[in-house]
Amino acid sequence: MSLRQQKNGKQIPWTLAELKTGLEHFYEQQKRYPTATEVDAYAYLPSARSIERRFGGLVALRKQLGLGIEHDFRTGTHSTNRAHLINKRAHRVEQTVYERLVRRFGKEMVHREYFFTDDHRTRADFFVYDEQRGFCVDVFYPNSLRNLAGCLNIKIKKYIGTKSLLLYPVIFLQMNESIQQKEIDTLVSHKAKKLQTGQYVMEWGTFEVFCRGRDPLKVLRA
DNA sequence: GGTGCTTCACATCTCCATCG
DNA sequence: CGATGGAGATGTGAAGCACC
Repeated sequence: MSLRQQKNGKQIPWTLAELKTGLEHFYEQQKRYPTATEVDAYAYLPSARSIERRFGGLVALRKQLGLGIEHDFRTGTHSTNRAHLINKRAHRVEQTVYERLVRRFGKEMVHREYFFTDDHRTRADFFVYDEQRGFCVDVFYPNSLRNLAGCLNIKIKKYIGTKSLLLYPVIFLQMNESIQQKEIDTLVSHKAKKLQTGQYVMEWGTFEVFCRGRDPLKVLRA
């Protein structure tokens, strides 16, 4: 994603000073230094992979430049803050989805922490009983499209070997409003790891349409 | 109260297909 | 044929749960 000029079709090697300038430029705008994913998306820096090859990685580069911050964002304070954010957000987002599902399908029909394997170890966020065969919902909130792919791989792995797939749809519901269904579909269609039959990745708008097509179960009361 | 196990999502490392 | 970047693999920390 680099805007850098090429000379005679050849890439001019980035210098340490240029990288420092690029990082500081990012810092001025964001008040923090970029992660690998953000470096990839940033026009004034080479890709994280290029930094890996030429400078031994982002961690090594930060160390070399002496930016006065923690060098490795995978551990330490940065990681702690990230974990806190993830946990809080996951709780909030799951609660939101729960309330919306209950509003449409009724409290008795929305089961939380649904076990879909016999060993009772693996579970999904929700199972909803409806007039059809019901459906399963796994909610998540990735901070980027790149991360969405990562999350998806984890989920695909988790659901491998579960026999439930053909019995009802399994929906991976991503709740980041800035990620559009179109981007998701493109990513999913290009993935090496394919979704299994009956698995879908949706953003909220698409999921709402899906829900409208599912009729709430009518319970006969004596 | 402690221990082990799981989930959440993220940052980085690594592989390798593609491109000029 | 070397350089590039897309994307899977790996490991991290907080928190919830079962179990003792």
